[in-house]
Amino acid sequence: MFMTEMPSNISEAEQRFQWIYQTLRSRIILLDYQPGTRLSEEQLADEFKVSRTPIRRVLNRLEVEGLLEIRHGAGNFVTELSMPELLEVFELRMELVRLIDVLAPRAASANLIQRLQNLQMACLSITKHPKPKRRFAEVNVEVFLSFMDLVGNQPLRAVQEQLFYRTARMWPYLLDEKNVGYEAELLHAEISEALRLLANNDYPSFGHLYRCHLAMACQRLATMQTTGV
Amino acid sequence: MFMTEMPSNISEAEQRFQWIYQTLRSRIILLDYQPGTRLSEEQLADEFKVSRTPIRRVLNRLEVEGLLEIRHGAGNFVTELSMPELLEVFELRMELVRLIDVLAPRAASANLIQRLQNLQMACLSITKHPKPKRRFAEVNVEVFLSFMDLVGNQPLRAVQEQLFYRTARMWPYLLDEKNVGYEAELLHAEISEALRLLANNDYPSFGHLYRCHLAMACQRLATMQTTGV
DNA sequence: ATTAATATATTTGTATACAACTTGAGTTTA
DNA sequence: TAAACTCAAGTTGTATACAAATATATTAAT
Repeated sequence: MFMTEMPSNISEAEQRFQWIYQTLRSRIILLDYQPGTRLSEEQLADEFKVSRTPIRRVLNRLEVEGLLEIRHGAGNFVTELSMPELLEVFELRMELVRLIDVLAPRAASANLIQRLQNLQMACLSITKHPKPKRRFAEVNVEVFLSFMDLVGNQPLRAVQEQLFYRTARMWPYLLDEKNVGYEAELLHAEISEALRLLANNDYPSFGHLYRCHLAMACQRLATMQTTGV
Repeated sequence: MFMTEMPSNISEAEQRFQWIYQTLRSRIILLDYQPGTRLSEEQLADEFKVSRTPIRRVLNRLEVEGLLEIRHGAGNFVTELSMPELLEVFELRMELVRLIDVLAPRAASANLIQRLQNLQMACLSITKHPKPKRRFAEVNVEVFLSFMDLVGNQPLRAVQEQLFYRTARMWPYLLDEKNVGYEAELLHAEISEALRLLANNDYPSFGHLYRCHLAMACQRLATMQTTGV
């Protein structure tokens, strides 16, 4: 469930926090919690077998990251997708990908290549999945996180991840059920191209490729907007 | 104390949070709390006349932003300035300023011009201040926040602010007492140049100017490193 | 019937007691 | 003497009762 590797040196409390945090975040960006859903602290406390206190720490973090709106006395609500905000974030992300080859790009490890190849395979079976849209979103997240391996500048990686999680919901939200197959093929092709470019250490072209990917997503947003969401 | 303007529609709890948060943050970046200082939750709770609960929310936020390290059973410690980390952040910031004129730059308002002129005046009296280094850092923060008015892309502004607060401490930390006057004059000159460029809506040059400012800061870091900190 | 006011229930925010953990001084032991 | 152990004091993490705020249902007035 997109669990980021953590140093083994962290406390049990921190592990528990990370577990709950990453679980809730993935539920939000995969639309297990639809926008507008109210997350009850008491229910979550029951589910994770803890008190409200550690739950509230997680919810506060999700609020800072723009995925949750906490309203005193009313509830904790999953934020709606705001078209202007999404476009702003995409605009920024399109500029940031350029920096991958400017700021300390890291060579593609054998591990990364392997992961990307596995994800390519995963692309082919997305349509056969019981929940294709959700599965596509899931693979999309994994692909993004894999690509982040190339970013050597740590603050840049942190920023890109945060921005990504703010837009990740658009895929399962806007994608039409009958287009998932097409999108999956497209993602497969993009990974192919990325693998080719990374084999040549051609980071500028890789940045360009990713930029095109984001531009298309952006365009998709604009057309979806006119058709009404 | 660098209080960002807030919508008037926020709850009393949120106002209290912002007050404590911004107060502690400014104490850290102005070195009222030196790196390594332990912040006792109980003491802070006493000072702000609240219980530990709201204090802990603030401390958690400061930890996420890299200004604090929370250690269970040990204490909450102001983070040390890490040279490699600072350099990474500066590298990134140097690229991000370029985006000011790419992503929806906003025209300089009369208000902004006025603020910058006031800050120029402030530069001239920094050396006469009882704590010149602290005063320089204070003015430097205000200048930065003023410049951020030009950034139309909201996520970009948020990112730049966060990165700024991660590096802001270097000024009062590394600056030599006898160099404050020189630095203040430099800042004064930079504001002059910025005002000139903004009057012509020359955002590319403004970006270049700010980039040079960051590059110099970066260089300063490198030399300080060799002389030992 | 509609609307405004009120009361009640529900939910998040805060205060506080206690648990888990760290630290350092003091003691013991090799 | 030095290293390992023990324990006590102090700090953050958690659970929980209560306060503050909100939403909903009820009632009364028009």
